[in-house]
Amino acid sequence: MQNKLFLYNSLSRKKEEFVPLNFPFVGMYVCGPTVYGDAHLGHARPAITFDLLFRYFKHLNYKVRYVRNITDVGHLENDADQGEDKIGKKARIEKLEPMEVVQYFSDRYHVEMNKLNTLTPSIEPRASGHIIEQIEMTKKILEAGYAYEINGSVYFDVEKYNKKYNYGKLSGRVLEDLIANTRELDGQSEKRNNFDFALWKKASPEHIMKWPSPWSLGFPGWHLECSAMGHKYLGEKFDIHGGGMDLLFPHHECEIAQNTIAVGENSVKYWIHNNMITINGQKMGKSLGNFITLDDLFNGTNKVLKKAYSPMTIRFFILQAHYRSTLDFSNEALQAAEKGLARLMKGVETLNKIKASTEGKFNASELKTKCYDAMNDDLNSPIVIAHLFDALKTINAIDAGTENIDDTNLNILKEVYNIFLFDILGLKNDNQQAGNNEMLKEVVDMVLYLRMQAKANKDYATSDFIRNELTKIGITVKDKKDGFEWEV
RNA sequence: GGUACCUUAGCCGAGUGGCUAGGCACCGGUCUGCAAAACCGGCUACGGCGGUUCGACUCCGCCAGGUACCUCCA
Repeated sequence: MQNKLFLYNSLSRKKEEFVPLNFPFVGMYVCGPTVYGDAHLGHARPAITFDLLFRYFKHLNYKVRYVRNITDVGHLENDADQGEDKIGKKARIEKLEPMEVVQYFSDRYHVEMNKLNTLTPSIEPRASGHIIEQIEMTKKILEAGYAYEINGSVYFDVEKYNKKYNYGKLSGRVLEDLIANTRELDGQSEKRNNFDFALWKKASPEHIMKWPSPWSLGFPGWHLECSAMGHKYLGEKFDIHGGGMDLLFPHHECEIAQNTIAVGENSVKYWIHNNMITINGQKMGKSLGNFITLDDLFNGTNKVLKKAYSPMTIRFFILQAHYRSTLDFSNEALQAAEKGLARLMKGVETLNKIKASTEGKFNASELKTKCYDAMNDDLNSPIVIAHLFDALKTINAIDAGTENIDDTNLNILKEVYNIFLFDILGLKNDNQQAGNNEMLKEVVDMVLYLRMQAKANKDYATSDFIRNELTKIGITVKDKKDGFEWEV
């Protein structure tokens, strides 16, 4: 904690020391989901990555405002000229009001995020609730001369912008290359250049979601919402803007361009991007159709899943990789995460029951420092986890009586686990104990008591029969020195 | 085609110019009537070829393979 926090800034492509614009306040904007389908494993990554950062900022006593939007309008399928709004399309197919689709999937998104133990953002604005702000921003850009209106639609003039500013500063792209490589679009484009992006689109007659504006009855362009809402809730300049790496271009690049013209600066000090989750080495994505929804993961209802995985297993799985690395999904990896987490949680139980000695050589302060160092080094959660596993060895040794710990260090050790495992990594013990069904508990306890008696009488046939039958119905029996434990 | 990134033991994954990350699996042991669970121990990897260096998995070059973005995507 005494050391400085370093975060990788996509804009500079370097780790930079985090210095808030307005200490002790931190403003953080993260691109949220477009709610036209269930959240999948890929959505869990930014949610958990920025939850980790949010939690860490809070732990460091910053006053954080975390804004994560919900995109409910303006996100088009295919290219901007002939695409259909994603929400609108879903609504048309399902014969629903678009906002019914939005409500339904937002609710489901929130349920899944809750299960993953992500803290609720400070503000969760919706694009459709900020049409006025987006229209105002479009006006500013038009007035500044960096947008043009044509047939009721307004487009950002990228070529003009690039003459004075650098379009591509975030993504490392060069406009000339973009011009040379832009794909030929089918149909007639009304834009001056293919790489110009829409600030406002005139709605076609069949388009469901539309609002009045000075230019037409229409809807805002996708890139605009984040700029408009970011400014509204965090100011014209704020600390952090995050999202998945796939949003770097064009989405975030366009945001910078809009901001630069509308408010005179690029608005964001640190751009932070999480990497993708892959499956068989390929990005898991909606368009590729290779995604696994969180609901499927939690229930095991997907052919590629060998079993169901708990939300905490998913969270742990994600935290075991650094957020800027790709993370490959597999049953094996998930099962490894599940077992590792269980061992860690068991270690916490042991930690809570071990007693301090008058002396001991374990240095818990050193562990604490190492954990902070890892967090400060661009949120290196896998290293924090590795340190916690290392400490586990000591905890078990103390429990076994082969090592000692003094009172001071025991308290620090407990503090380290509380701070890092629970507060910052946001993990919790979610093994569903059978305690939720009193009757089942009594019955199984009674049966196992009978088994104990059979064992005492060396009637192993009976004792094995009981154990086998319980195993069949999914109850695992663990014999202890003088008793038993079981779990479903 | 352009741009960027990646290649670490059976699997997932950190990291560093010299000091065997960690987890899972596997193998051995302790415990147990036998198991299971738990615990202890073992398993010493960095795509290929050159170069720089006293020393490279780590820096540089080339080659091979892979991925991402360039269109909606977290």
